[in-house]
Amino acid sequence: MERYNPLKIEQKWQDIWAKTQPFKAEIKDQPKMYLTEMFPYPSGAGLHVGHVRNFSIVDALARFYAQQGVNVLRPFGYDTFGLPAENYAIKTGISPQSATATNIANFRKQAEKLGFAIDWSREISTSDPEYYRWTQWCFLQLYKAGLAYQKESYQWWCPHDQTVLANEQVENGHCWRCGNEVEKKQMKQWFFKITAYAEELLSDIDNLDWPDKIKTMQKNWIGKSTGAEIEFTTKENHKIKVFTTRPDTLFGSTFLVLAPEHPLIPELTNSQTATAVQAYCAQAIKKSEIERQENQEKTGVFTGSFAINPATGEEMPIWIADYVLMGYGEGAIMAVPAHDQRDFEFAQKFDLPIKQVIQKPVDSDELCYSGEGPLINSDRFDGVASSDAREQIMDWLSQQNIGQAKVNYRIRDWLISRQRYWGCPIPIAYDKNGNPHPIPEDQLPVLLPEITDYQPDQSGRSALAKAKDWLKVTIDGEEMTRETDTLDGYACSSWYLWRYVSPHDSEHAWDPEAVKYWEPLDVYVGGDHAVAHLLYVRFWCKFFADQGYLPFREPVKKLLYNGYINAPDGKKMSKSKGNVIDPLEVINQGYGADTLRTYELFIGPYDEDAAWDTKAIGGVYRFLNRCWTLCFSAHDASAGPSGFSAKTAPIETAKTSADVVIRHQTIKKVTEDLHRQSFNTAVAALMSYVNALYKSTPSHDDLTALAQLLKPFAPHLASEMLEHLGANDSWPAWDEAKIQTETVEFVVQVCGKLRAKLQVSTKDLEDHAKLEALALADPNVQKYLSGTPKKIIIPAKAKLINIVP
RNA sequence: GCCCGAAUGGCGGAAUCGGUAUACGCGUUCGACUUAAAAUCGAAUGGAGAAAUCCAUAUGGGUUCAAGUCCCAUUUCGGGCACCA
Repeated sequence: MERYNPLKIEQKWQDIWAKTQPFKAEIKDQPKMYLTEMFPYPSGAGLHVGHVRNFSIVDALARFYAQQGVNVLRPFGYDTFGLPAENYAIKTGISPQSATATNIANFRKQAEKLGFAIDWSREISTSDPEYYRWTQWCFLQLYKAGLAYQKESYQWWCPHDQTVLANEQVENGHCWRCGNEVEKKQMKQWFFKITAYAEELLSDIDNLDWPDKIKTMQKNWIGKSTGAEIEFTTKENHKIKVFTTRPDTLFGSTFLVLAPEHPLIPELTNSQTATAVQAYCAQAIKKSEIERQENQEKTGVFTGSFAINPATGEEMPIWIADYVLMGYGEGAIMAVPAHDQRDFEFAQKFDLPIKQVIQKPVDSDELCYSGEGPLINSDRFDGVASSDAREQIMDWLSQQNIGQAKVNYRIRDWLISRQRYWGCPIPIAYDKNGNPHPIPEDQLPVLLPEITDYQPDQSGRSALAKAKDWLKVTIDGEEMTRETDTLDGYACSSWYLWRYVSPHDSEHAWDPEAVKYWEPLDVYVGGDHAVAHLLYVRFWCKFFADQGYLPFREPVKKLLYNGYINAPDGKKMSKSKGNVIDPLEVINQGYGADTLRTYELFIGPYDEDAAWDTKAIGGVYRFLNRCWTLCFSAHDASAGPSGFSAKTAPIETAKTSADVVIRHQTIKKVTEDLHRQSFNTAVAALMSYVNALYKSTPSHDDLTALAQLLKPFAPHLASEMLEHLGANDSWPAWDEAKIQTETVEFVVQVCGKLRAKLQVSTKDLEDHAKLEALALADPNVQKYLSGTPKKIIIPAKAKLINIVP
């Protein structure tokens, strides 16, 4: 017998698949399944074991469904625009175009080495003009609908990467890419109005078949608050609007606080306060987010003005403090120090009046009580429960025409312009007066010009500002200047799931017929982008549904959020720590791709982090080796087309019934486990099956079932086995009747403790009287009984009896 | 601070609906084969005990005939949010 040589058979099957393209997908009149992973950024480092886990999950499912006759679409692509390629270009002078092409070629070669069931005719890359032409088209649709707009305001700015960032890209005050601290900078930038869909993005979350973790994160990010908008009037008759979730505490509001960026500040200051106010606001705005977080101590400054509390008629000093954020609500609050912790701290520090208006529970000794309770010190509302008072005071406010119900969201509009070269050019040009004009759709794509100096210019514009010829454009006979900002890479990845269905369509971003058949995506696998990408793609889906381009409003039916593979010491793998496991090296050591893939699925539940175990992978190799041995040790070329004789009995009758039972049990177990994405236990079931076959004489049917069940995990080996067995790869079915054995183990408990195991005829399982008699007659059970048992329980779904003496 | 998760042998993990805890794999030990080693094959492997048996799913309570699973408290770890009014 030839020894199991994974590298040899894997090369053989990869060559075959490259020729026959068995995964090329077409629209057919049959059920479909569209699955994909979050497409990778093709870095110079190549595939890592995290990618392999990701892709192996998709691959196992794609093959599992394909083997069941489902029409499967499993495409592949690359998220190529982005900073690493540009920074590499600045360092080395190698253009991002050429570095990206090299990296893609490398990724593809590596993916092929792993034997993934990919339809390679659909390979896409976001930096390909054929692709980004349609990214620009998407931008123009948003622009036409008024959902892409420019705004001058304070933005996150990464001084290291020399670009602005979206809120979703700022992690704890640091840039998501380079990790450097970000600053605020006043700039005119492009936004997508994701807030227009805040409510739908929130309310549709509940219906998604996504992990709760991700759903909660998105809910928190959108952050809905219900409350009231109230207008206060100053003694000088200026109007100040505030947002509050607790209008019931209006009588207890003793001062107002404005954000340092609030536009009304100059009018509220007087000659005595102006200097201090200006100084405070200037330093507050400059302060980094980190500094604001580190220093939770309240700071602020008095404007010199007073407003009137409409409920009490009392004067309220107007203060400025950086704990009030301009970007949320109205950028101003009515402070209720008795019932809000932040206002309380502020009032204590600056000695402002604190007035209780909610009765706190008798057992509460909190100085600041933020819970519910009956109102006090609130005139005619005294005694009303705070929850009712919210309605009543809101009604009163709207009668007075100074307030109304209001809903606020934490989510802000998505900042999408980047001052970088290596991105999709924004299809906009400016006229002499600086007014933006969309590039006509028939002039798309706006091609990214080839340049040589990639360094952003110091004015905060991208290197595109240096491409003088490219900048000039004529629209409707008028000379204009192109936008030099490029789009956030997340814009490019917000629609690729629809491009995959018709990747080379030159008439549409996506072919309506293909979208109708394939979409929405059935299964999406990834371990990143919980908020950003997964929120943006939902937003675009709803937008394009409203525009009539998509016949559904949620792009991803089921999301599988996989865990990371960590280094053997449990720490994150990183080049700098030198603890990276290279998948190609693992393959070439002799383990092969099948072992690597199966190991990564066996390592633990797919949605949990796992540490690489250099030894445990050997166990998976041994398992595949045993599969090989079972199949090929029986080989006898003289014994007919399938080569079976000798050790293996080709016909079922030669087998004991126990072997048939375990085969059908295994088919059932693996099938059900794959349906619930329990890859690790499916592999374990196959291992048990192989162990059992080792102890008996496997039949042709046994081995065929093994190879068929193995294919989603180890497709090369399984294909080799199936070829040898002369069988196809259709998914095997199990027969429930064949799983039934003649006798079963029946457990006898006394008071919940195991006291005996009996062999009972399957027929007798329904005969409770007989089971009771058998159990009570058992000598070991009798030791624990005295007289007639109080109670005997035989549960319906367990082969078990519990006796209470 | 607030909101979620999680905790099972020496290790990764299994137990899907409240019903035999520790499947499967790693490691370890013993044996077979071999001049030897590797590979392979077989056996054992939660703890205590000679055994009967007892004790074990982070800790302490509770519900139940029966709890890793449900409830309450505590501890530890992980994740998310974090001055959002």
